[in-house]
Amino acid sequence: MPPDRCLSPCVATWRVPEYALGTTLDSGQAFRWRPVQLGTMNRGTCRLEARTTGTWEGVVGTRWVRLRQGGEELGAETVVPSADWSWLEQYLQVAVELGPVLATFPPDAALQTAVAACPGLRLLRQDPWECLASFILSSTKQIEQIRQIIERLCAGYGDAVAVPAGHEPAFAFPGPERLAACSEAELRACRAGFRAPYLLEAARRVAAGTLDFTALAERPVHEARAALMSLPGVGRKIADCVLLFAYGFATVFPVDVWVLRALRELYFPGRRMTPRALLEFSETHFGPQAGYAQQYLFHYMRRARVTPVARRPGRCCA
DNA sequence: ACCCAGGATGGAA
DNA sequence: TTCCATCATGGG
Repeated sequence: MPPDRCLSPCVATWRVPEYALGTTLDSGQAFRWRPVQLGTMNRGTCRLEARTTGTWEGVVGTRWVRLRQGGEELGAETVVPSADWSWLEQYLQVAVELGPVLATFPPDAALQTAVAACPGLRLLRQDPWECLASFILSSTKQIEQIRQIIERLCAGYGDAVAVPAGHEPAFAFPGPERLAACSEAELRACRAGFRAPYLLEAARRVAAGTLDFTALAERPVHEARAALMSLPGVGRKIADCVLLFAYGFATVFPVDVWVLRALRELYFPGRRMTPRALLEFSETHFGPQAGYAQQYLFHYMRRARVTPVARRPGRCCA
C-alpha cells in the first residue's frame, strides 16, 4: 500500500509513520546530506540538532532536494519539477513499513536495545554506482572525511544541478565514464589517497561494461557479491554495503569495525572471537532482514561513542 | 607524538 | 589457513 501523499511538481509530502529522517540521512549509509537551519547563520554547523528537528539538503541523481520532517510527515522540495516522484519514493523507501521488518528480528536483548535507541532508523535505496564509488572511498576513513572527499569529487567532476536562486551551487555525483576519464592524480587531489587507483579502475571497468552493473540485481546474492569483489579495492565489507544499500539484498549484513565491536561486546563479551567466527554468526543469527539489524547495531554503537564528545558544552549549536 | 577511522592487499609465518 | 605491514589523510 502506498502511503498517504500529496504531490505537485516541485513539492511533495508523504505520511510515513516511524521514519526518523535525520537519523537515517546521517547514519553513515549515504554521504551527501547536509543539515540546514533555515533563517539562521550557522547553516550546516550542527548535525545533532538537525537530526531531530531540522531540514536537510542533498542531491539525488540529477536533482537538488530539500527534505524536512514534521511528525509523521516527510516533505520534499526540488527546483526541477517532477511529473513522477518515484525516484525519491524509491530512494527514501517510503512504502516500507518498519513494523513488519522489526518483527523478523531475533528477540535478543542487544538488538532490542539498539532498536529502542534509534527509533525510526531506515535503510535507503541508493544508486549503485554512487554507492560503490562512495564505499571504495570509505576504507579507513571517518564518515566526515568520506563526505569531504565525495564533495570534492562532485564539485570537481560532477555536473552542476539546478538550485534555488541565491543558493550555493550543487553537483551530481560524477558517473563512471566521467571518473574513468580522470587521472589518478586528479582523484588524489580530492584526498582519495591510496583509494584513488581503486576508484579509477572501478570506474573504468563499469564504464567499459566489464562489470555488468545493472544485471547484478537479478543475480543470487553470492554471485552479485563475487562480481563486486572482483573489482580492485572491493572486499567483502564494501561489496556488502553496495548489495544492501543500493541493490536492496535484505539479508546482507556488512561487518565493519563498529559492527565487529557490537558483536564482540553485545553478543560475546570476554570470549575472544575471531572476525571470521563473528561473520559466520552474523550470517545465521539475524534472519531475513539482517541488513536492517546491522544498521541498528552500527548506529547504536557509533552514537554511544560519538555523541558524548560532540555534545560537549559550547561545541554544538551554541 | 600517537591512535584510530563504515578496509583491502600482498606476502610472511 | 591466519597474521601483518602498508597504503593516505585528517581528527581527537
